[in-house]
Amino acid sequence: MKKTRGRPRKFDEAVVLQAATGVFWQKGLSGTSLDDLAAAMEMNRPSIYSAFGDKKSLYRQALARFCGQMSQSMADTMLAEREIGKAMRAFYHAAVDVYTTGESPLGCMVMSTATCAAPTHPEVLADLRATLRAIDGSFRRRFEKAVEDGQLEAGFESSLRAKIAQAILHTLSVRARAGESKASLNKLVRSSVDLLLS
Amino acid sequence: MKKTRGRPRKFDEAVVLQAATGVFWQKGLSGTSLDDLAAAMEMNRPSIYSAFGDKKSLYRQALARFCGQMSQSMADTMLAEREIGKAMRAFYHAAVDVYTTGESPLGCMVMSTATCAAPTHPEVLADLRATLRAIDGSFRRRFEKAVEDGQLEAGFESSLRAKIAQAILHTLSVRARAGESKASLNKLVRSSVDLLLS
DNA sequence: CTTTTTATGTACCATTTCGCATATTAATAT
DNA sequence: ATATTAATATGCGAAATGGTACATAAAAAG
Repeated sequence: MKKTRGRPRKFDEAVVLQAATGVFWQKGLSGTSLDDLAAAMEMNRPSIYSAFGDKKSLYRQALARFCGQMSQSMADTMLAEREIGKAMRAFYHAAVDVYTTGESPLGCMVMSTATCAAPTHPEVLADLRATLRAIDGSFRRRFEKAVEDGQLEAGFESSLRAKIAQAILHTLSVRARAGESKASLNKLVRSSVDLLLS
Repeated sequence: MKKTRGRPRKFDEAVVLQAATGVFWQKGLSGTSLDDLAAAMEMNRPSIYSAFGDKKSLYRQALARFCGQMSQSMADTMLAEREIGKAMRAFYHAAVDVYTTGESPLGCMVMSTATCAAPTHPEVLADLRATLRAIDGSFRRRFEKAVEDGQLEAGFESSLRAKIAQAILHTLSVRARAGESKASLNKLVRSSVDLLLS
């Protein structure tokens, strides 16, 4: 552990990145100003700039952090449970929790903000594609495992079932942001899993 | 038809609203400037202001126009066809066409832009809720008809099946905006309809 | 103690943005 | 022709925005 030479940082990178995430999650990339960020992060603009680069770069780092946490949760909830139905419900319920927590429900950050920014920001478009792809892959692998375990018929292609599984995630995000109740969303989860695994 | 008294309008309201729609669809509400709009609509800002009100008001009118066209298409394609499977496919394929046309594919305007703006613009949030509700209702009624026609088992609640049907629409929008090919989306449509009606 | 290094904080600048005030143009009504 | 009405066009101005220069502060290294 080398001693750092200059003046020590006043902020915790994880903490301020979380704060930035909160603002971007609510207002989107173009809807967020540097003043908004500076206030939420309790930093001056030059410090933000030197630590994270420009606004778009900070946004992408916040997005990456969000995606990292989501994929972690995905791994934890879905791979832990052996029974596919329980696994799916556990994951979706966890997602609903994330989508509806906070003062006002905001849905999924990627769905709600990156999708909007994608056409005008090629890097964000790339981030969006990568996320969709990663989630498709995670679902697909889980379904393939379920097929191997004899819990799912092999007739329906796992990669397509995975895309439909992600569709449920997408609608949960939109509906959460539109203010649908947690109870209503969880009800949708249960019936979706029933249909998805039928 | 009373002759209008003052200087005649230089623009066709439907045409310039379509132009505004195009810009908002791509850039979102906060990402679009009045200069962007003025350029696309070939109008000066004061004319825009007097004809449509402020930026948010114009956005909501553009959104309403988009929703009106979509629900028209929904009625046309879905209610016309008697067989539920064909009806669903026809509707989704029409949606995919809308989502992927233009220079770059933009998905659904509501999904891609209103969802982002909703938390900071209560009126847009209300528009979003109304749209979700309307689409849920259309699907539900169509499914109820299919149940009556003996094309669908009554065991699965139509209102829940409707929400899952809209989930497919949501994922098509996101994936279109992320650049997935029309062929890939239409493949997803076919398997989704199979699963949805199973 | 002085130098070096790194972060902070104040202040600033160029540009963009929104909205409007004002003048002008083009039509009808009298 | 003149008045009236309603739109267009120019351009202003206050505020917000993204980004940075510069001076200051706080630590380690010599």
